[in-house]
Amino acid sequence: MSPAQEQAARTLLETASLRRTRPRLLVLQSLLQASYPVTQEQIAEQLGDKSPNKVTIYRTLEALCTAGVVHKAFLQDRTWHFEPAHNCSEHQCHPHFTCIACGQTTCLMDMQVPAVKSTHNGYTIHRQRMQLEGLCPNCSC
Amino acid sequence: MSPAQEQAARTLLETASLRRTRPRLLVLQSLLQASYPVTQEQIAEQLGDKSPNKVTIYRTLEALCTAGVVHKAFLQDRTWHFEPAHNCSEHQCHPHFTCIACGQTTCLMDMQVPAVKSTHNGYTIHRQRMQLEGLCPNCSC
DNA sequence: AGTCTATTCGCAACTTAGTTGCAAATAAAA
DNA sequence: TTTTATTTGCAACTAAGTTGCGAATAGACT
Repeated sequence: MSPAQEQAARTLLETASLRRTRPRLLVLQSLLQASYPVTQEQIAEQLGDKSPNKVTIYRTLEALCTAGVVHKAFLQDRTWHFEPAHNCSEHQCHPHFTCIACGQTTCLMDMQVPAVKSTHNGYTIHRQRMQLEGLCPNCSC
Repeated sequence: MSPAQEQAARTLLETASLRRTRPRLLVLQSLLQASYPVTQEQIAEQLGDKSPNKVTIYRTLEALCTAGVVHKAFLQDRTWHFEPAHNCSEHQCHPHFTCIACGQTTCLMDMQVPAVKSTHNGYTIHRQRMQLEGLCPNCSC
């Protein structure tokens, strides 16, 4: 956890109007250094001995989601995956790619997805998300 | 359950190379007459007294998914939602719309979603899904 | 129709992600 | 430093989905 990341974590807590506590800083730093959406269990594992209680992690994630600083990326295999709300606009989250060979899910931050129209048959569309499936670079060979 | 739907259910079982059993016909008919992705619990409720055992429903759904006749639409609130694989092409599933007011999810069968390119930075993309969020016609007023 | 066998079904018991209640700890305001 | 609302951790709980296994049955073969 670099000083820069610690600073980023502090800023995010301030944005979310949440008290600066050790567990929250740890959870945020763990989220920030992950390159794909992670579960509570992965966060706990990554933090090792320093990890807060499981319940605290869940509650922290929930609070960060409510504040809009973190996203529930999706629920896969009965488990929520979380990620910082980086690279998500108000109307669109970045696309997620899941490899059908190795199962790994990645965020395709740099992929442009065309926006759908904002209304359709009486439905008012606020946000869109795209999920992609296929082979990742490793498994394509 | 109309005779037409029963016939459709039989055809789907044949496609899936699965034995024609009472529980499977019931589950399929229930799926076919739903207008949105449904859970095991909703299927059981809809079938009432005639409903097969919970485990049988799960196993039937799993088998139908493996055969490609049914899709797991998504996992929401720790619960899988299933739907017939109607209106899904090989490369793209129809979009799902979830209302942020009433929580109801609907399939937008008639909505055109542009296909993304089939490769991106080494990723080979086989299938895409779109999830939409906003207000449904009822809640828009 | 009757027999046989692999498949499917239903029950009960289990697993585990996520939640709740509550007393102890603590951030930060006074 | 004191105070107080907020946050934390523990233990116990909830419920979706799974597993093992004996009983039932679809469909093939007389």
